[in-house]
Amino acid sequence: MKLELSERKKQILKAIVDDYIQTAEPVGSKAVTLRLNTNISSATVRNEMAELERLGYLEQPHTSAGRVPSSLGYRLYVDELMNRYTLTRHEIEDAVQSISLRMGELDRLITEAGRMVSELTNQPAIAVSPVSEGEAVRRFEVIRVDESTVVLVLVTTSDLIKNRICRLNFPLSDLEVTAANRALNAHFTNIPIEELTDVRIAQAENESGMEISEILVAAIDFASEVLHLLMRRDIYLSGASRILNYPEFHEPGKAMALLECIADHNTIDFLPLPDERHPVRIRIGTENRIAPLRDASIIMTSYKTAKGATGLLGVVGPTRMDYAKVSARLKRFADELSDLLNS
Amino acid sequence: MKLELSERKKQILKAIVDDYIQTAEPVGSKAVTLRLNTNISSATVRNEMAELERLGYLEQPHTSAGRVPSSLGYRLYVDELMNRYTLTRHEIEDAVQSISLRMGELDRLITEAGRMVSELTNQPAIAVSPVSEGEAVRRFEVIRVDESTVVLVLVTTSDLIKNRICRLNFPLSDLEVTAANRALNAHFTNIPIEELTDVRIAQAENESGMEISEILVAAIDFASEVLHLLMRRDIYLSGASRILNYPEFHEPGKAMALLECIADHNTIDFLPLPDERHPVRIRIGTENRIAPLRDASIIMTSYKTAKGATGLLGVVGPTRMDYAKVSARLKRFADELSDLLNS
DNA sequence: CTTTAGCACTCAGAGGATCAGAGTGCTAAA
DNA sequence: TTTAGCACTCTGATCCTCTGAGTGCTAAAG
Repeated sequence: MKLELSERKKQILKAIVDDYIQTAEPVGSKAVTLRLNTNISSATVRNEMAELERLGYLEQPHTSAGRVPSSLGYRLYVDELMNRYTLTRHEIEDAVQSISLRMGELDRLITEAGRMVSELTNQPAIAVSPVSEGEAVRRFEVIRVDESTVVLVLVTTSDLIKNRICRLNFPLSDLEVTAANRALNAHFTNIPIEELTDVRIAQAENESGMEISEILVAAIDFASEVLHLLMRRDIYLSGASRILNYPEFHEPGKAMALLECIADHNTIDFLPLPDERHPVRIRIGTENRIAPLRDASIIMTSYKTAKGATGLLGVVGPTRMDYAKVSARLKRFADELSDLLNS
Repeated sequence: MKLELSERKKQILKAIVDDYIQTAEPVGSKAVTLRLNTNISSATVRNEMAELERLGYLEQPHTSAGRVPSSLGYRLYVDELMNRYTLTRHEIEDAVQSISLRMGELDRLITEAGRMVSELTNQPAIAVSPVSEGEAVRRFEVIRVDESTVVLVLVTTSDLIKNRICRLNFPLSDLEVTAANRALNAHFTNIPIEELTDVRIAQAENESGMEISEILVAAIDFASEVLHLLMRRDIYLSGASRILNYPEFHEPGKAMALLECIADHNTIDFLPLPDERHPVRIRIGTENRIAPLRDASIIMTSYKTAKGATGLLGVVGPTRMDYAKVSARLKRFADELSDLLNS
């Protein structure tokens, strides 16, 4: 059904997208002939452009304005036409350098990575914390800070560390803390979240004595909450205000709508998720189901932590985005991050 | 030198500010007479307004436009004139309710509080983590997660919990971990940051054996880094995009400039810091030293944690801000937060 | 059949010109 | 001291015009 476009049409489309990305103004036939410095005349280009519009790759804001790429046009562009952007030597290095200082704090690193991607691409960035399948608690620790307050620390299988202060209704001895520690690590480590049941708790209580049951229950509650939270995969948005760099979002409500829409969604369902076959996923304009994202594009990619968990990094920007540059930088940053985390 | 304004002038000024806050349009003499429903004529008001302008409380965008309050005008307004805003029953409660769920995680709570203030006031919010004077480490904990990696956890005197993963160059036995734990807690707790010196480290090594020195050094380094970081008092900005609600920031560069300016400053020096005598500090327009803040106002207040540390919460907004409502809500939220943290 | 030159046509946006209305300051009377 | 009245100022809205970029179509050229 769908005919392959002629090579010339593709070149013209490419020229239009390239030009539009640069100028943010509708592109006319003249501009195209200049950009393609082949000896083709503007009239010919006009004919081709009319054709491209009929096929849905271009749109015309009004008669006698130039053409603007449609989502379909961008799609063809990113899939087939765009130049590979070659990174200059130090473009990413500095960022990765500085993030390596953060290595010890995986949680912090997530948001920090977002910040850097935002800076690197000059667009708002999206970061999603790394999670592996079947996340579990690897290690519990109960730390007594004073008479009747303890800190619960748990380390998950993907090296995320979470903690919480618990104030108890009664004082606790060092011995009891040790007992709680032992019980927790004996019975509740490396168990997937679904299996943290009451049965197990009862069993642990039997073995370790009832006194510590309050801590146990608190710890298990906490653990299951944390694990659930991890499963939910919070979305962090960094550098939101950079969206204002782009004239297409200068209209009052527009930027707000976009940003709120991303901040409010607390599932990752609306993001284009990368997989093995598509390490960088791009969702363009109207390809987004959610209304306020209709004139924005999202690029997402992933990185892996030492434990094999997969984190997501991406950017949001105007549909007219420098896909080549942005996706190259994003991908490279994510790759460097993976390397760093796995070395 | 500075003459006290007549009561009538004050009422007129108040009417102008009230009106301008609502409408964002320069206020004319007519509007003032309507607002003050006393039987004063617009001509009289005009005379008074001319006077107020001469005294620096009002400004005129151009002849034959109404007047707009100057920073000085707002200053008088917030110091003397504005109505106390009375909070309705449930305005704050819901927010506090939901934040109480977060109680266990002080770090998280900080940014969460910022989010809520932003929502409550519909303006960008500033949150600064609580710090008490002479912050120190109250408790260390070394958690072994596998052969040669440990997690260092430290609890500071103001209940902040920080952690970091350390990968060592050699395997570590449980015994050594216990020894490190003991040594850290014996020698390095409750010691103000400045005194975490090499001497102490050497001393601890002597007593505990050299094998664990690597952990000790890492822990101490980490501790001093964390304490320094705490001292630096990071500034968290939430709900940045809400600034776009205000037409005065619709001009392209303006919102960006403001937000960047706040995000970039990593000291709290530029914020109006509350103290005992001024629990809510307001800095208005040109009172801000920093250029991009010149047509914005900042309101800051503080809350106290259970450990007596002081956290900051505040908002940024247009100079034309509903000072009464915003500061009431902010203050109330901070107070509720204090109560919650201290109960 | 494809390309191109030429031309008439369209339309948005820039640049005036006009005008109403809001608001002022001043003067003179109350 | 207050106020009514009035002349004056200035912005912002509205309307018009006009330019120029860009188009589609036609007919000739390749």
